[in-house]
Amino acid sequence: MKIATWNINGVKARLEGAVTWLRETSPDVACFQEIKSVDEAFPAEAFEELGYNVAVHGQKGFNGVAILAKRPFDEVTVRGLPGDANDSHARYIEVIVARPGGVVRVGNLYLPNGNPVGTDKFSYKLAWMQRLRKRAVDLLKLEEPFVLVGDYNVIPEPIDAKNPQAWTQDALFQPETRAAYRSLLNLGLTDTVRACYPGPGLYTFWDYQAGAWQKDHGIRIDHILASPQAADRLVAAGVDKFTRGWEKPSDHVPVWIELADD
DNA sequence: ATGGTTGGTAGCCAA
Repeated sequence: MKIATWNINGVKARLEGAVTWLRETSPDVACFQEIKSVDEAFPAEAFEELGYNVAVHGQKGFNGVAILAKRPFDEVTVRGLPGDANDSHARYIEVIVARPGGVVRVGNLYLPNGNPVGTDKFSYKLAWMQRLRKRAVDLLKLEEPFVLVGDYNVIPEPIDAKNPQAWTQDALFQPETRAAYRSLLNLGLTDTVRACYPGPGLYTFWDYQAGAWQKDHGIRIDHILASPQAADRLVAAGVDKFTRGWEKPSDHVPVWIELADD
């Protein structure tokens, strides 16, 4: 079973690219972030025509997440990250999807960017990461296969940036940000791409500005974290770098894993 | 090199 995540940076702007990517790579589950669309305007029909069931948690103008799954899911377990009733940002959706021999729970997240450091935006990012940790703690108690996928807006280690010194003032690479991400891993979650590719040079984001793509000035900030029961079934992981070279690309590229059937 | 580009929106804001 193939599970993929992609920050598409606007579903209206990326519909053609998203459909092409789905046709070419046919993931069983595809998680999108930054759809920048309200639920009613999300082009679900275009994805249903490809055989996907669709769940959306959107909002006007920015943020927004969606899950597409070829296999059925009974219901959307969670819309919006639990833990703060006053948080109006559409950044989390979670479903339980059928899997050969069982189920897998998929949490799709768009973690706050947090820039500039020292503002309420950075405080919001760190608080959001604490709430995500709480969600992971609750899910781990179930001792079931689950994955937390999406745009984490976290550069975990210096090897996850072409030029780490260029990010030292950025919210994505602050010590507090990296520590919060590490605390997620230390609960017992596996960074699946890191597990399959321990070395440097693998990136998921290249800024539109300053020729970042042409210079390979990339960072790895889109991640798939797996529970022990999911990590036990991990057979492959990868990054679909080729989409960044397309016409009208997203600044992020897809990340995926393959889980063995039971 | 304190720049540069894109998407959604109609506020320039968010990234």
